[in-house]
Amino acid sequence: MDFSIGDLSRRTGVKVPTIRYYEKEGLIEEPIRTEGNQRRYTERDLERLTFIRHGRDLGLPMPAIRELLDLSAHPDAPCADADRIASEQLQNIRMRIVQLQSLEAELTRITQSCTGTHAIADCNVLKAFGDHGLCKGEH
Amino acid sequence: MDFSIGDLSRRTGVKVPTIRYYEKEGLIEEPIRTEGNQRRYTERDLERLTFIRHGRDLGLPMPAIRELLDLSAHPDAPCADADRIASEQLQNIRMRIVQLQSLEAELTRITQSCTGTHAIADCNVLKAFGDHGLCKGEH
DNA sequence: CTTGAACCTATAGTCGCTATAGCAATTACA
DNA sequence: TGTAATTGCTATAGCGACTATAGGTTCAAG
Repeated sequence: MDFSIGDLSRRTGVKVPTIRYYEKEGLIEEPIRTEGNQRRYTERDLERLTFIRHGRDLGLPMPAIRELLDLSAHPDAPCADADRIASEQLQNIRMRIVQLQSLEAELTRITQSCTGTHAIADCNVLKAFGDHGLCKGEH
Repeated sequence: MDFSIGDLSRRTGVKVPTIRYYEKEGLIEEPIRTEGNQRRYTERDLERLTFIRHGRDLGLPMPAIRELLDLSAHPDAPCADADRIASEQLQNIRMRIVQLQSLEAELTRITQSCTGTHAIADCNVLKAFGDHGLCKGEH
């Protein structure tokens, strides 16, 4: 029915001390405790923590995750707020996708021109990172 | 001919304290000093720091950058290792793109079904990341 | 009922920076 | 050449997001 912090950790891939840290930070609810003061979690907690884990893996900043959690936590709230949050986050996500795609293109180009048989001296991987021309003109 | 830490900072986009931090960590060489004990850098230092900067921008983890710097210090070694590092990174990025797109789809759905006047019925934000199948199989 | 694994709190440490304080060197301009 | 403003120096502290450790308690399998 419910499960321990160790079970939750195994099922989400989030380490035990990190789960306790998230609780302290208010990212997840304080769960019920056993007689002996140990935490016991539900499927709801599992879902929430899985979301946090995946969001972090994807490189979402912590505040974005907080907002998205808030959004999903109030499905009956007036829609205007939720809509604004969703829209803002949507913009972030799309920007992130575009960035990652340009990076993907760059790395693809680099690895394709590298057969693995020549010497480092002529390696495009290293040259690519040294070349300002490949920047998006930010500096 | 040579230039100050501030110049180096401006030309690479790496902040001054970060440059000193990299030096302490052995990521860049200790440069020569003026009579008055100020650091003076060369084009070689600029190149190396630019490389580090771009690697970080591309989301490479610090150990990967160290590895690449080591590789480039041995220009006669085969290129395969550098290629491997880039390929690993590429896989990672492709996975991230797929997952972000699933969240994008969900957020789009939310904002579209929302006119601002009613409540959000079935919010699937949490479920957007619910699919463990897309993970690297680590958990 | 025992014993070992898993849990508890509290605190300190890690990484990759970033900020601050207090002082010295350099540079620009009058 | 004098003198401010700017930039540099070291050392130390702080931050975010964890991660590890110590010292003790509870749980559950045999």
